[in-house]
Amino acid sequence: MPELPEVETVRRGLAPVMEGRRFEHVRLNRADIRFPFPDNFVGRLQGAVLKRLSRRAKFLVAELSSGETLLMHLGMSGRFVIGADNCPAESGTHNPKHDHVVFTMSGNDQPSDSPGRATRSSPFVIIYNDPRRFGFMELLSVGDQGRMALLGPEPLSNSFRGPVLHAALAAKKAPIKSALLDQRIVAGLGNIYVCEALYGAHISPLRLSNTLSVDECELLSVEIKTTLELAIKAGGSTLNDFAAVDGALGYFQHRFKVYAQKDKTCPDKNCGGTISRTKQAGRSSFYCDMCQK
DNA sequence: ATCACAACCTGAAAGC
DNA sequence: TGCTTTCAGGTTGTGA
Repeated sequence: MPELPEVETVRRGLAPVMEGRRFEHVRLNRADIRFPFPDNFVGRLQGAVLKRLSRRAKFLVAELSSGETLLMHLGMSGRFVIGADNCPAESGTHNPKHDHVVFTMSGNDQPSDSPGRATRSSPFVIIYNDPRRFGFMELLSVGDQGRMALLGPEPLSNSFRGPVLHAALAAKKAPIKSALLDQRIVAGLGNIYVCEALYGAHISPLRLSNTLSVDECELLSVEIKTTLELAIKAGGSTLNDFAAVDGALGYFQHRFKVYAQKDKTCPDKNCGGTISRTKQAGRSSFYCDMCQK
């Protein structure tokens, strides 16, 4: 489910309630999800304070007072739900049988003076729920990048521009669609936003990566940024079950121009084409073959 | 080395 | 109605 905008939406929901709080208790309901949990996961987490929650590509990165870093990846169906202590099952339609991790966080003793922001003076739980179990968590010591080691540039960073993308694509003869899904080329895109960005740049997903000009790469890098920024503003995309931690649904899915729009007419009034769907590297690609070349 | 594809899972939706 | 098939936002390991 989650690509960069959805992960960022989750981060923005979790950061205000988790930062500065201590892991009072951690419960694992199974030994593994996509991968086994790290050795002594519970013991290494309990007692630590979550200092800062940031994001790198599709990873949530929690800096801990212990010096370690907790990495969390939502896979396809991972989701976080906030609940009051002793009241784990709450808002939304999530099935509690897929609650794999329960963090009990310390409450905040200080009365908040910011009215718009929820205060939680007593302990509360953060539940990680993941039906398909493609998500995973890692604990990293200083200097260890774990599974983030091979990630390419952050698409919203200033350094991600046409020339950088062009250089990364120069040696690749795979279709541009596949290259943009490769997290080593650019990190954070998934199937939805690759389709949308390619449409915005008028570039066919079938084009071979090494045939893109620097100008096309510049245009593409701009489309990637604007697509992601718009989606973040919309709170991400809710296809089946994605929701922010407070249960709020994203609404960027209403703005899809091509993704899941097979047989609809191209949104460009001057084009008149029809959106097609094809399979590339096992994933559906949606595009308009009239205006994407 | 690169690339396409299967595998890892469950559940929703479509097809029969 | 119910059973079967297909598909899904990601990543990783394989085999060509």
